[in-house]
Amino acid sequence: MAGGSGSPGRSVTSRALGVLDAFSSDAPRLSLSEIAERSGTPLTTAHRLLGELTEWGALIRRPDGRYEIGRKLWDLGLLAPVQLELRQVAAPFLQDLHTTIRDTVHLAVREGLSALYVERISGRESVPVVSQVGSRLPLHATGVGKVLLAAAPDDVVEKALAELRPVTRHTVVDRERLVRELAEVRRRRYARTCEEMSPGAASIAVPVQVERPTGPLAVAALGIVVPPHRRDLARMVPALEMAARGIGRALARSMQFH
Amino acid sequence: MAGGSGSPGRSVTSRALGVLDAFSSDAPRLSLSEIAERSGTPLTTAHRLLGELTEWGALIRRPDGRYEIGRKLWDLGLLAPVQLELRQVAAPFLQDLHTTIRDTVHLAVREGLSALYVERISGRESVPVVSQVGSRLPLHATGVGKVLLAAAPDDVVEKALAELRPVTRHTVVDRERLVRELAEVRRRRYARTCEEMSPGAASIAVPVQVERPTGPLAVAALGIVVPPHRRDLARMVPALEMAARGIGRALARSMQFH
DNA sequence: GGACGATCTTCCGCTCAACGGAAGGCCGGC
DNA sequence: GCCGGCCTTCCGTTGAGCGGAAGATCGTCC
Repeated sequence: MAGGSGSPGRSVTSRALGVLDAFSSDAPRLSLSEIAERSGTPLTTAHRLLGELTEWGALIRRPDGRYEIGRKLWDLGLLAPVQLELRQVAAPFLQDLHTTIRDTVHLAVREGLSALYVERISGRESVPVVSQVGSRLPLHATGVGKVLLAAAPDDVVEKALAELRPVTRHTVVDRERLVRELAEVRRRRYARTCEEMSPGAASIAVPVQVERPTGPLAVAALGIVVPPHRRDLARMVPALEMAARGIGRALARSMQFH
Repeated sequence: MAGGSGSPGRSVTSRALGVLDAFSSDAPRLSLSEIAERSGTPLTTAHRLLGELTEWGALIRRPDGRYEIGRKLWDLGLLAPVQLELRQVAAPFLQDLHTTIRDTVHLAVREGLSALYVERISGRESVPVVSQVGSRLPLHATGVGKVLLAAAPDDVVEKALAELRPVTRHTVVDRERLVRELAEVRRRRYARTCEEMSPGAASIAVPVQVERPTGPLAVAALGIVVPPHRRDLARMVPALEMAARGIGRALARSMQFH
């Protein structure tokens, strides 16, 4: 018989969410059937939901046959206080740093076992950079990730060490080696990688710390990506540290008021 | 009597949307009853919807008593192709321009009768700037707005002239004067304002054009905000024009491939 | 040209999940 | 203690969402 029982188990909201979830940076534009398949929603249902989402307020757009994320979601996303304060406070410092060194600069925070990139300024295109604002990478795979991991609580480090999946052929997957690297990051107060994420790109990263009664707390990591043949990589560390200190101080100041 | 018939007239999706819509940049953090009131949803219903939105995938967060836009909406928003190409293509040019002039740089497109700011780099804090990425301002109230209006089709100009609401005490509301200003913008190929939006801020703006078989098409406006006492304002126009031309060419190139 | 396949859209009867008023906590102020 | 906001839980009613089937549309291949 045709006809349905209502949704079997999931609320309407959650299916609409499932439909939205079908979109990802790999697939920002999808056809109806792709969405239905990716979200596990029956085709008819997906069709109706997308219709509502489109009609009812530009959450979803459909300029041609395919569907894409609409303007309203962009608006709403900008309201998200995801590190809103950090981003606002850090922006001018990232600017200055970029002006000085002219390479890609980015800022990341730890979210679980990932580094979440919250801000970024692109440099000359010659250096290939994979991270984008909003993207996540495992903590053990990048410079900023290692800085964040080195500063993370022990249980996070343990969990991270437990699952060292390679992201590229050059990702560090040897536990002993990573432990040694983390110790060195803590000692030198900066991390350095060479072509681990993408060939032709080296990086250095430093922690952004806020002073707390219990000691300094690393709230983010600031990194730059440069061509690996640069000889003066180490010379950039002071500039990075200066910017990081600036952000840390500005953050502490702005947190007093809230 | 107790009990309800289902939702009277609006689909579930649309009420969930209404709830999301309650959030705005004026009020990014709201309590349950505020949301219920703003969205016109019965309190109980709002409560349930927010619960689902929160539980079912971090669309909404609730760190303390109040609700706020969650991380997932931020993620999704970043996928929105709202001028995605324009933003990506323009970013390095805005960078270079900012490095040269060191003041606030921003990029806006026309959306209906508003200028929508899609990208921005802040300059020295001394100059007060109201626009943010994602915000909208009437076309007649700002430099980039006037550039966009000067390049808009006649029917848009007419509609804009029909409702000249003042945004600040210094907004141009005289129709004749605005018409004259627009003519001058077209002739000089740049717009200039002085303390119209906020005291202590002047601006200049130029169109970003793409060559089309039918002639040049203005797709965006590029503007800077500087202190009004600067004497060398006009000298910056060439730099702005150069950046705008660069963006236009890069856009045309990238559009060939799509 | 005509048949086929893939994809999108409309239709419609059957349920059950959403609805929201009422009532029950919770807290802080007077 | 009592009152007034604000939030949360409860529950009977019912219409809104559900999704299979069938129709429409379009491009492709023989």
